Amino acid sequence: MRRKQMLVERLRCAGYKITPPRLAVLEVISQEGEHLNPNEILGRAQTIRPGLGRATVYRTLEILTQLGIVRPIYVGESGPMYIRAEGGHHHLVCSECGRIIDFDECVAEEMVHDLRERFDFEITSHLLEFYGVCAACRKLQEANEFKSR
Amino acid sequence: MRRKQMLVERLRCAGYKITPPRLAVLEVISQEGEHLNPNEILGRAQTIRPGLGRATVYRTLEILTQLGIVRPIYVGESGPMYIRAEGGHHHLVCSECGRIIDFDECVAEEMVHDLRERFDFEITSHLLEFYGVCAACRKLQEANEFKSR
DNA sequence: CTGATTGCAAAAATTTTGCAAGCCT
DNA sequence: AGGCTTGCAAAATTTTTGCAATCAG
Repeated sequence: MRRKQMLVERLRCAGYKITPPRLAVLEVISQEGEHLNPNEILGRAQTIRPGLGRATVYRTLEILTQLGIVRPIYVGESGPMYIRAEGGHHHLVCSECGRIIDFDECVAEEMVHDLRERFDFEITSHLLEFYGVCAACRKLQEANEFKSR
Repeated sequence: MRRKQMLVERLRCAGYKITPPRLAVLEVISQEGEHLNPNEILGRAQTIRPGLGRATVYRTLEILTQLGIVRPIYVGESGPMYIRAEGGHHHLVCSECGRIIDFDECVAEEMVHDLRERFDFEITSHLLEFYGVCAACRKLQEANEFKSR
């Protein structure tokens, strides 16, 4: 995949060695549209490279985060999930059931230039999350209110 | 503080009992403009209510997250930090040094109505984070590049 | 009163670290 | 060859859970 090759380059340029364990993690990261936690990343990367150690995944994720390639987010209850940092991520998160809906349109881009001016900040990506209650959970809530009367 | 009273009400309305431990946590949450991790919340809440247990903080944070009062975010390396969920949060996060800059203006509000229409999602708050490199870290990077030539 | 809540201690889960062996470059 | 990387196992941290005692309503 082209995307993976670009990531490999970024690692290499930053002075890191390109090793099979790192390639396995990169493969997983670059393939997934989903959000994965470290444990899931380990599992999937192990199908590519059996014997891959958990510590290596953490160490690689740290590097990738440092380089701005991935980024941990919190969503719902569970622990951290890693997403590709490039570009933007846009989620609707239901605070009741934890469901995540992705959407594309985003007005954040408009702000990048202004923020760069004001704060002298070189922006490479963004995350926009809306929190609220999804339709299904609202129905449940209404049902419960009704019941409790 | 007025803010705290509102939170107390929301807890009460949701059917939770108002107890000293919960009040202590609410006090900390409502006072802080900062982002706090569970451990810091415990520490501060214990100055209000010595003997407060760590588990209670976690349990309370879970409730508050559920109610959409606070929300965990990941920023920089460390673990989760809790912020008030109400309204919006807007951060610039430096991926090099982890520095966080808050800013106010936000175009996200414009999207709320549209998203509600499209996904039937009742939006209560949002988080907008821009990731990049701050001025100081860029200077450092340039210096290092220069050195390595 | 009565069930929700608490603190504690133990258990789980998650993350980090030390280190000898192995692998990129 | 030399130093960065790795996997492992142990350590450290963070979070969850079981339970008897306590407390809010």
